[in-house]
Amino acid sequence: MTIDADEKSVTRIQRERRAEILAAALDVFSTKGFDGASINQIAKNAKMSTPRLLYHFNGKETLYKELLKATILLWKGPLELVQADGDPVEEICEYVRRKLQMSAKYRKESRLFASEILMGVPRAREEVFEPLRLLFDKKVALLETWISSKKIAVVDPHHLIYSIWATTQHYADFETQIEELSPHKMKHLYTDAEAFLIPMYRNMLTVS
Amino acid sequence: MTIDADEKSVTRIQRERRAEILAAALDVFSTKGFDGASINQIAKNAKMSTPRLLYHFNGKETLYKELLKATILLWKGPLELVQADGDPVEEICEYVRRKLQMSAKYRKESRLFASEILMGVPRAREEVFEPLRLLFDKKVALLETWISSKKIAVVDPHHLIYSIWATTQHYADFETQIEELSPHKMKHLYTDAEAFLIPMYRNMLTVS
Amino acid sequence: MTIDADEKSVTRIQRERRAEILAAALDVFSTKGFDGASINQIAKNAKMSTPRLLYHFNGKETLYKELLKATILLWKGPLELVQADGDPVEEICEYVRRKLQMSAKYRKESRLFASEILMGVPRAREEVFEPLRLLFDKKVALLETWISSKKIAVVDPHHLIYSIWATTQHYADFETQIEELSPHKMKHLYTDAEAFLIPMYRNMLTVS
Amino acid sequence: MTIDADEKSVTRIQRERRAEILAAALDVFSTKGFDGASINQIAKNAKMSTPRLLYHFNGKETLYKELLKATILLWKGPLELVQADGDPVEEICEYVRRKLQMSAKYRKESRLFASEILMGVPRAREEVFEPLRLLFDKKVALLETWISSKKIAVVDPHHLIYSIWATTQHYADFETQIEELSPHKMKHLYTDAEAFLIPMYRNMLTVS
DNA sequence: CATGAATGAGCTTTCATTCAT
DNA sequence: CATGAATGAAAGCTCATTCAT
Repeated sequence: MTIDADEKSVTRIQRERRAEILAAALDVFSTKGFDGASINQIAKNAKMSTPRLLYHFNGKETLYKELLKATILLWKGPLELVQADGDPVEEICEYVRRKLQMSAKYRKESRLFASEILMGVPRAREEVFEPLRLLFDKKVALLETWISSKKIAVVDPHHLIYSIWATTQHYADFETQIEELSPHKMKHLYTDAEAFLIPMYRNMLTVS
Repeated sequence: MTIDADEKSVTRIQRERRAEILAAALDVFSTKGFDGASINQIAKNAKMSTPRLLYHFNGKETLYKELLKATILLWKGPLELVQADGDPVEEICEYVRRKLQMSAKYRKESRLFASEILMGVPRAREEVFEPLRLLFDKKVALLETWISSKKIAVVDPHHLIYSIWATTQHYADFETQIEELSPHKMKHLYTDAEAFLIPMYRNMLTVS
Repeated sequence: MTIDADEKSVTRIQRERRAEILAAALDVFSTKGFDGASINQIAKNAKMSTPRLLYHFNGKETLYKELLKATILLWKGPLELVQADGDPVEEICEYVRRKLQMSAKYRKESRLFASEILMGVPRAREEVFEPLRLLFDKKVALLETWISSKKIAVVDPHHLIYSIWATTQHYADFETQIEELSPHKMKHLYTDAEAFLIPMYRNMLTVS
Repeated sequence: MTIDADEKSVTRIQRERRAEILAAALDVFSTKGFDGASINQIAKNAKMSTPRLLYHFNGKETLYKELLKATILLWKGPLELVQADGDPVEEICEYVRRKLQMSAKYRKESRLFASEILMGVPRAREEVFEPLRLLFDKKVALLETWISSKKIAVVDPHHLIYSIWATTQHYADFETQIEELSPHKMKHLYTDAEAFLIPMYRNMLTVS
């Protein structure tokens, strides 16, 4: 029992350390990219020595992949919630809203993910797409049933999803640009974005 | 003519080598990012020694900025063509089409640009945004006149432009993802995208 | 004690390695100058790899400055010992003796210092002159009181000090020349130098 | 004849070019040292391309040696003028004066020479010392005759010459230091130096 | 004579990683 | 568990020099 308690306490400490490291790593990787980031920098941000960091994660790439996998999980969430039972148009609008909120809340994760895709997913192709593909295909199928049953307008489901991803993630990924071009709009950025996007999609999808 | 040629004494060889180097550099920078790219790799791709490359470009950053500046020029083109005289809705639809074509033709440039924005434009903030801001503001103003004269529906012009940028550039920047999730749709990707996007924007902007 | 040791956590190994490196660096810098010296060469002389050297010193210039600062401290010593209480003429003669001994014992340091001055102190102007100026001014003032109280002959104190510096350091800095022109005098060089210089200064400074 | 004239005119141009290059090289070598100087920098200062510079001088080292040889000639001048016929003490004082004037007028040359000696004359040992040794020995012999005939006081002639070299060249070689420590004395530096040194040597050498 | 172009060697430095303690 | 120490590989870049034109 004592041993067990000890073991557990070690695990808790390990979990805490790992969380600290992952937070620091996300910071650095998302602003500098995989190659621009140095594990020294990450270790310094996490307030530990580099060997200690490497004790918890086996190497730079392992650490990076861990972050990426966590992001995938996060990314899948909103789409998983799109269900067959609700009102189709509203289900999709709700998805857009959730996706926007994710972009607002997890900007660094969005950029990390975008950066990996941008470079052609050289480091974790399977980890990224294996979990995503199944979900994507399932929801495409759902959209197709909605279309054939005339619950939503006839649109290409693939491109519908891509356009939602593009328009919502854009606010996280291209934040710097938006800040430069629309500085006075930053305060209500995501509210305005929602006010723009929701009517657009509702308009497009509503069967007259 | 001779005078013009003499002015900066840009040799034929210089023009040719610079073009070769820029092509190789675009290849490497767009897939590896600034830090991931090495001028050794670029030199190898351009089939020359590193010092020979550095004889033509003063350094890694110079080379990168040159590429970035060229991309900005390219990027501004389609937006500049949006003019006050045509039919407003069709002007915008035409803009979406041109932007899509740019994404198709200049995929590497799109990724280079996206990568720089993603990391917060650490290397050429002025060069990127100075030329863009003026154009952006002018076209926002144009959209506002169209809105107030009821030529197009009431939408936030900032978010309209951002959504166009997002949806069109997405096909270049996230190509790897699309290839993984919709492999059988790659053949007509940009045609389908247009078929999806144009009605969306026309629908949204047309005043009933 | 333990507290003191902990303060900057300078390890035994660090002290030893730093000493080895500094010795090798003095050797190379004093014969090749800052630019002529390569840290590769220094590392080789210190029997370690270049990165290992750079682990202990942050860079070539840091290493060089460290050496220079240590030399300044050394250089100030003999002048600091010139005090108001003794017999003025003998105080100065004693200073000349000490300076000569320094030149004999720290020839490499003398050359390192001379080389830096020669090139206009491009690398450590403040570190060199800030500590020196105060001391110099104080001793000039002391000489002036001796002159006005007729304890030593009327001479320009600035030029007196410069002439002492020049004549004593010359034996270290121009050693190669002396070796070429007076090879048979090398054995008693500093003894002869003292026998020449002391009467010269005593003669000059004694108030008849 | 025409051919001859042509040949001569080419030589004149060559001489002019060489003079320009040597001036630029002296500038750079005397402030940066042999290794710190780059022939690109020298070529730029001489307003010509590097290959053109290398056409006139076969390489960096050749150029450097040429400068050094010219300096040796210059350096020998004042000592050669010390002759047996005049008043011995005044001959020596006059030598000190000339040497000081040389230091004032040829500061860069002095530093170039000092820098080469400092590093142990790694590049032109023969060229430097062969011409110097003969002259040095001859004048030492002259001093010895003066001493044995009691025309000047008994001093070690080697050290006498070294002390003259040291005290006079110091004003050129350590100028930066003097400027920092005695800024207000720069205006009459060489006048004051003479006023200090001449009495010193006259005092020392005059037979009572 | 002169220049643009290119080369090969070498420079300082950084970095992910490993090892001894 | 943790750290100071060290390493090997590779990075970006400079430089003296050569060569073709």
